[in-house]
Amino acid sequence: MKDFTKIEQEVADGVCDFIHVHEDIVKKVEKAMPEEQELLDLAEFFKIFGDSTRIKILYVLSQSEMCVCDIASLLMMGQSAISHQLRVLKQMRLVKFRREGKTVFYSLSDDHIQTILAQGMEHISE
Amino acid sequence: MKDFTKIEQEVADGVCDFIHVHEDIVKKVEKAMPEEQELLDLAEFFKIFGDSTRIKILYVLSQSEMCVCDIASLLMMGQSAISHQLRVLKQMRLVKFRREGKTVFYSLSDDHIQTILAQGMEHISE
DNA sequence: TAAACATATGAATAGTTGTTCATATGAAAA
DNA sequence: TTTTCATATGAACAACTATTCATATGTTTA
Repeated sequence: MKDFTKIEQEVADGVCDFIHVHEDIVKKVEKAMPEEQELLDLAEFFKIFGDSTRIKILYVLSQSEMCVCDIASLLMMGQSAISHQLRVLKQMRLVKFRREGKTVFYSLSDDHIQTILAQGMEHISE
Repeated sequence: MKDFTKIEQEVADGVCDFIHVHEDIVKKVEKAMPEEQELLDLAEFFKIFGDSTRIKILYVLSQSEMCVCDIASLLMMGQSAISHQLRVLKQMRLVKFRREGKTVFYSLSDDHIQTILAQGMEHISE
């Protein structure tokens, strides 16, 4: 059995050898760090846009309000898949809906969403 | 064995019964659809921001350039995990790096990234 | 040149997530 | 009230992804 020093053990654990960290930088940035939760929320927020089906749904809804079936036929996907994703978008308040008889019409909940889509599109076409 | 009509078959397949689709809306939006690839790229782009480790890395790099070890100690994560994610960020050209002896310093590749982070933060705190 | 060291990377694993299938729900029409 | 129909949803499965472990790479110092 090999005998580790403290530092060797840290390295073996995959943790950085803190002696060689740039302490000044790390301490400065540490103070500027937001709440852990804020960054987690931010990741969750972007995650919504990080799926092609959801992006497509958001895109078509940016053009017009639409029922589930319209979206499914536009994207050539099953009704169930669309419905599941609409639930996610609903929970995150990216889309809203209104009922008209048997049909449910979905639309973007505010134009902030449209801005973000546009911002992203602008970025990738550079 | 049950005998399906065409429409029953479509429904059984999970495909929407296109007779009940709102054709006017669908046709109009169909014309306004961007290339499939453009939307796929857009989703890929947002996916990068949709992971808490990557968001944290981008955040700390927005404060200062830093070596792998600095990031690992700030996020209290293993060096390997950080290095793997930096590779992703590098491939997507969100970060750049410079070598100084044995140390590699990473930084954001342009301030567009910072803008998007800020935009996202603004959005979730509403 | 050999040893030390920061970073990179391949393989394996565990956790997550999107789609499908089957079925439930709830509103309108018969 | 019964049937029809648009949408919703639980469970199962498949695909993907992040982390860890072990080790490789390439640079510097002894």
